[in-house]
Amino acid sequence: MIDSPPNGENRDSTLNWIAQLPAAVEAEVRAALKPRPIQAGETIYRFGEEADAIYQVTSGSVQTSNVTAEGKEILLHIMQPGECFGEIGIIEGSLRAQNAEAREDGELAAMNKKEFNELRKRHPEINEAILQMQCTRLRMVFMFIEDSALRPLRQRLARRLVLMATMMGAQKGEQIFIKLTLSQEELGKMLGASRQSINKELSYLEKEGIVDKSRDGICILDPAALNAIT
Amino acid sequence: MIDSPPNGENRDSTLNWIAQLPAAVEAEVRAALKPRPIQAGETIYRFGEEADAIYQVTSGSVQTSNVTAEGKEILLHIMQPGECFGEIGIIEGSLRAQNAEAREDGELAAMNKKEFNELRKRHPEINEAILQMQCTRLRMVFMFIEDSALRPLRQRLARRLVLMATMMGAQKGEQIFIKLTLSQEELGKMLGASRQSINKELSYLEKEGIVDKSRDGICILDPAALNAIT
DNA sequence: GTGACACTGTCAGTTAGGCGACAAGCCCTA
DNA sequence: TAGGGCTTGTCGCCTAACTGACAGTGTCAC
Repeated sequence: MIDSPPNGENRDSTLNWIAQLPAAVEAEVRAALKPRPIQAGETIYRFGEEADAIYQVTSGSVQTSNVTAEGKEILLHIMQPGECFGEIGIIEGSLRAQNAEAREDGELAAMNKKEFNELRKRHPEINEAILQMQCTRLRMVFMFIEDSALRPLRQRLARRLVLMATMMGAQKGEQIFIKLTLSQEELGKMLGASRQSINKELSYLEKEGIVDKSRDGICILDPAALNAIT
Repeated sequence: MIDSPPNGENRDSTLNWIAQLPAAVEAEVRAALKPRPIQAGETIYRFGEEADAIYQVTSGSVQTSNVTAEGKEILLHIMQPGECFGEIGIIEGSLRAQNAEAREDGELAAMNKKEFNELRKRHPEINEAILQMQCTRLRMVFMFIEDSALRPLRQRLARRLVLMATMMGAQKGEQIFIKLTLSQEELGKMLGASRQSINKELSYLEKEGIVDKSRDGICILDPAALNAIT
């Protein structure tokens, strides 16, 4: 009855460009990656720093965010094992475009700039694979912009829940359970809303019998109704 | 006294990936591009259509936008001569991620999917150049998201004016004149705001003596003050 | 010239959502 | 097992920004 997609891994998404490579090249790339343990809350890099390495999440999870001078923060993306990040600054030979921070203890695989660039030169397939990843990213980001500029919070939240359900939900009959690793505050930062507003909208969805929120996750009781809000 | 960047061309930005190629490859790419005249208002492609060609703006200008089912629109980017677009759908082998529409009469250079993919295969430098462009795009888009999620309209508008001034402003001593090809309505669609709100904020800037708006453009009288709002 | 038309300017009414405050619940560690 | 600290639940107030409406103004076609 349960056919949950494992645990949010990205082994075969374009966001894991390494897995898209021909076996021989992939092996060479893997050989150049060095493990680096990370602790929850640890900063991996900050906006504006010199970019010196690219990363893949091996275990745990990593978030990318932007922060204004006044300290307001937007949480752009949460990366699961398999997903790669940090190439923008390297490819452009410039500075970090975002902040990256570990959300849980875990491990990264890292490759320094020099090695990465040499590998890219030797194996053009790498650029092709990264290009695919960038296209996916751009698409995601266009959706995000459209959403945040044009849709009211309720709809944005519904859409996000649907997205999370398809990516990391465990289905039980009609219902879908999403193990929540985000506080309402963080959800707010992803949707560009305050913690209180998120709480209000979640309460509304619960009152309507569409979802059931518990401490460790959200259960979507009525996926059809949720989709209707979208 | 005047050192205006010509007329908003992009001949050497990464957004013109063709110009970044080694001469021999560039020539080959150019040879494969076919001219296609465009008329103001003409749709070049629509979100969700099959992607069958890539383009470069030769003359005129082209805008990309997204529209919700309810008809709300966001104007994402306006492309000047030199700038290339339409690769995402092709590279992914899937559908258009946005709408593209001509803003003025002009001409595009177009290359069909098949030829483009063959060229990419033959010349890996092309992927490298496009990768650079995608990185620039992602950076722009991150900035955009940060802005629209975290900054009030007044600040967003000021930042946009500064951006436009650096990209296409004609400097005269202290003052910078921006030839405006955008209505306030369109500016609103770029900043995720209503026409009326844009008008209000522009009027405020004028009252403060920071800008002077005329029918065909905006003159920044006090760039320092504008920057201070940023 | 004279309409037609698109854009700008402005106002009043409404609302989504931010923010501060505080209580209550859960969890972890001493 | 008690207390500290994070998270959730809920108020009330406040304001930025949307919407609709209408008048003024410049521009173009005829």
